[in-house]
Amino acid sequence: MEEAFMQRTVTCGDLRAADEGKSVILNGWVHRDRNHGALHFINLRDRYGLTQIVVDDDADENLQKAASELKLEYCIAVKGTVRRRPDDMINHDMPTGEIEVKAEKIEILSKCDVLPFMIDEENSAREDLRLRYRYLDLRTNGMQKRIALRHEIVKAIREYFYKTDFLEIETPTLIRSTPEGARDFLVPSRIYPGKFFALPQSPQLYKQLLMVSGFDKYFQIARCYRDEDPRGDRQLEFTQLDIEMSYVKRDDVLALMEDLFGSVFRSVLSIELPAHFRRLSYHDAMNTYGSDKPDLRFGIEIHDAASFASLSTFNAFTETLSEGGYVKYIVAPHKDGFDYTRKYLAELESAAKIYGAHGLAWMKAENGSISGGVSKFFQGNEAKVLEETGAKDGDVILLVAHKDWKKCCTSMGAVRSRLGADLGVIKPGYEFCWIIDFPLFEYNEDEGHWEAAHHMFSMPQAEYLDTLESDPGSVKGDLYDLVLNGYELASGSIRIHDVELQKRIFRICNIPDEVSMERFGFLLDAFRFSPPPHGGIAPGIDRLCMIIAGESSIKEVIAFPKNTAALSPMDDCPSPVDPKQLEELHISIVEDSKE
RNA sequence: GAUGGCGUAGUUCAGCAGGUCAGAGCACCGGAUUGUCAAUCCGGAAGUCGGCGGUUCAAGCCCGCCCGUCAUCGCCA
Repeated sequence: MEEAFMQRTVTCGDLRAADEGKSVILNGWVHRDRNHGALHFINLRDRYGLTQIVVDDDADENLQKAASELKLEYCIAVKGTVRRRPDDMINHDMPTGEIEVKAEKIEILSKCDVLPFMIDEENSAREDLRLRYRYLDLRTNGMQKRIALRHEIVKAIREYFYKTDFLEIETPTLIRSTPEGARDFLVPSRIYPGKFFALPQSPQLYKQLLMVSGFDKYFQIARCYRDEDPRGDRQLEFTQLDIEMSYVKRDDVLALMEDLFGSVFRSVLSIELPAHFRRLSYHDAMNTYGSDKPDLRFGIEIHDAASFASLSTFNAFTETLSEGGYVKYIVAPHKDGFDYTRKYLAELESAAKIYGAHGLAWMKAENGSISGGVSKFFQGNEAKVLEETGAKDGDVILLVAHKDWKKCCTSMGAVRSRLGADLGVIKPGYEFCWIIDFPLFEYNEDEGHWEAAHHMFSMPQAEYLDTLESDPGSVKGDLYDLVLNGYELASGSIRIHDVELQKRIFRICNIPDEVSMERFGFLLDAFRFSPPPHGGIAPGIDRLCMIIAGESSIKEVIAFPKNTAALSPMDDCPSPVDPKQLEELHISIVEDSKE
């Protein structure tokens, strides 16, 4: 049997000067231990804060002995009396810095081995080590704050919806596999040999069925799973706020999100967001910022260079233009103390090349003219270049030519991002924007057919209904993404609720009727029974928390994340399983025959 | 699948034309210490320099392959 231990009456964050004289019991971890021999200071830590414990020179033998045994991170109980610190001993950096607790009894609740890393922010350990000992990493102040922040954000979201007509409804996590889109995680069925469930990539179809059922406003904080390579802002499993509404048009969904985020930012950060977020079409976002998730905390916009690039004698420009391609430019602004060296321009070029640019041309605005780089190909047209670009002395004009519009835009977008970060022009704060009017289809070169750019259940905009089949590439959908500080925060659409239209979309995506009936028959069936028009959206909770926490990896706001190798170093999974388990599941492992 | 960065005591890092290069802080162990607050002082233990192979009189350092990890591209409707 466990012996009774001294149980806390206050936390390590509670005590103030007004508590002087109180007899208290604290539980926590030894955060720091300053032993002066007959005098001993301990910073005791729990998730509420730090409190200084003093073992005074009048301590009895037991207390002295207990104090001298203490090591970092021992879990202890302390009984003592609150006393004011002398005025010149007050620690103004600690909320509890006015007081200390004079220990009368210390009980070691459990001891701690040599730590794999220090539990503090100054000596942050490598990420693989942090993940291996995640439970210790979570003890650090930063992780404690971020996990608590996440709680506050999710709480604010739920509180917002609980004041409305929205119903929170759970949908299954063992569902039918649909091979479109991301790879599914599969779960073998023991009862039905050879058959599988999938873990949901999102509750998409279920929330649409809930609309058919008459739950006209639904939300859920849903765990989703995608078997794709993780990234800084992507994990195998992640959490999204899933929302669907009946009888709505695009702007109703957008307005709801603006209201929701306004409410969340007000309650979590005491920040007042604009009532409406800026809207950019996909086309404009790509053209101007080179991304469908532009970071609008800084300018440095991309422009079309055709008007002056066509005057140059630079083959890469003129040939690209004559082939119907694109030349775009950015004016990298002059900044005192920042040199656009050859080396730096080469770095920008390699950033552009990652996105398919063949090169990054440059020329400097100097002495009222242009010089260096490709300027020599503009002889006689220097003034025209300056006039068109508006470049001033010290600015650098950066250009990409590419026959592919998207590659031209995104490679310039990569350059823009680098410039924004390196020039330090990114304003603090939160810049939301909507990206709307996405193309509904994208051509898959490898497969040789059209695919849904977003997903197959999104409504084409009305004016394209007659040309879906004849010109899929030009069809815009009733799709919208919410972007925050360069991250895709939410993605949604007005959905199709018509069997025939849905089948047309499937066919364009190379899914014949027999196959779509087999895979999505339940949805198509449901649409036979008076589905209401509906639409929705799904903001990513992890990314929202990451951005608010000021982090660049969602691992920082997830208690037990996987690493980028899609492993959990802590519990070492995925792991092999007992052959008996496999046998029950009618599964045998086939050795990889490639090589 | 591809490209790049990183890998040196428990940990964070330093190390260099290839030759006192096996080092420092913190942690750990022993001791001292009455007002600290990242306490201080003295002493100690601790490393297959990610692995394997190569070049060389000599490799932590150079080369090749591999492994791990992070970032990015592909991928992620």
